[in-house]
Amino acid sequence: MSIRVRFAPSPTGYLHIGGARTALFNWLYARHTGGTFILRIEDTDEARNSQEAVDVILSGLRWMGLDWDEGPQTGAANGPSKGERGPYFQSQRKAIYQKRVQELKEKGLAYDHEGAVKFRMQREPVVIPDLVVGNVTRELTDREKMDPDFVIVRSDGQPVFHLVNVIDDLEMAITHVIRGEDHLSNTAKHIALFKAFGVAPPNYAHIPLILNKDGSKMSKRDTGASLTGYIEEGYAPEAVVNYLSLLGWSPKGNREVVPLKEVIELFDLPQVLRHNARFDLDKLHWINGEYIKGMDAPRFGQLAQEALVAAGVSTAGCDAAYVAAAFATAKEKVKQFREIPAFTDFYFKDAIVPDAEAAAKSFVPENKPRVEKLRAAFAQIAAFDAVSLEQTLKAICAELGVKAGVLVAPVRVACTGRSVGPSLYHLMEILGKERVLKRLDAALTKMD
RNA sequence: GACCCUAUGGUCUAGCGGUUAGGACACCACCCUUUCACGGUGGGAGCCCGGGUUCGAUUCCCGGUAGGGUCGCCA
Repeated sequence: MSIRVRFAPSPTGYLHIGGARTALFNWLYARHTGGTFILRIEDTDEARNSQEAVDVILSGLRWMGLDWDEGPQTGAANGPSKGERGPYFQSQRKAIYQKRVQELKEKGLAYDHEGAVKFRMQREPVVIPDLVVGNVTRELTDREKMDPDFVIVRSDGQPVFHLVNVIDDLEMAITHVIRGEDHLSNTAKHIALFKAFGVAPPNYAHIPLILNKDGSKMSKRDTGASLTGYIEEGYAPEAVVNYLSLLGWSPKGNREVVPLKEVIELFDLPQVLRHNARFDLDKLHWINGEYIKGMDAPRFGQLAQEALVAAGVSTAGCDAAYVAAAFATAKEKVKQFREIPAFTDFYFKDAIVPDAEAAAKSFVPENKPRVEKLRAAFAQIAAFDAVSLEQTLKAICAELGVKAGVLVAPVRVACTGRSVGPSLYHLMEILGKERVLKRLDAALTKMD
């Protein structure tokens, strides 16, 4: 039997990081087993459906590299799709639901009630076999003991989540339902529904939830809850995917940075952890830095370029070699692409507006003669390269009887406008003699 | 309130009856150093509590506590 899994998000306008992780685990399981990964849009709540909301999900999944074998190809509910079990939007499957509700009614397992349709739920406890948690016996709650039956079609004619979810899983021949643990209790209803249709339920695997750093539930409003945030912050998708795969699952062997290919090979359901995990931004940050370090120059350059554009910095007019050399000086320094503008924007600006605090500290009268002396020495350098610059600066410092830092700080602020940045000697080499001298002159006028 | 899941340093985790309880992130100190980052060395920090079972429990069982989830004509 070929394994078929699905990710079935509701288009709410954003992609929850927990949802992204659920999608990832489904995708990993499909790729690990050679099965089929299906994307189904649960847009039964017409009030809040929009193509934009669906696009957020599609683009998020694509950003992570989670390609689906069956499902929609665009955000349009009636648009093109791939796969033989469509439509993949629930809003397009109403006839199927109506037919199935009729089936239940004919079997005497559903009945009309106050304009709605209710399902005749079994009164006995339901055993839920779960690949992650084990066998779970779900007893009825107080409320359910009073009335175990539940609505499957609202009085306005709309079928509810439990019903359509089960019907679609059934019609789409889903073999493994991998979803958040928040659905574990509800699974009793789903199993009862499958039985009512005379079909064996799929295998279930309820994965732990992702909580906030403080252990509270991560809801829409919490910062960091939306995948879009990480995309905009400039995280590398491979880093986010790596980090997410480590929440609730472990490759063992004290491994942290694991290439996706290996994750696919190692991933399996029985090893999924049973307890919730808290989202640790620090660790994501670190992993992102690891991926940046291992990135090749073209890929790094591409993402750095995007970060600059996002910050409104243009590299237009600079030749490719200059831009590449500039980025190379920042690559080992940043852990996040959001830091790129601060580390490289001075390469692409004509005039430097120094950071006020840094200027106040470095642009002081006593530094003026020192920088003047250094400027004169720089002007004499024939080969304006990092080695020569370092030798020259250190020679001047020796003459002045001061430590290197005394000159490095004002020169750095003069050249970059900031007190932190890439290696000073290398960035000066890239800027070139003309620009460096010009910036030193500009800074000297502010040291009186 | 009822029902369900869970419980190893601050966080992510390894461990599956006998270990000096391992790794990573974060944190602190020092080294390296032109800033930052990297790298290196060292350090603090953990088996939720109480009963059992056992020669022996972090590990198995029960209870408690705590956290999370569900009980909707939301998904």
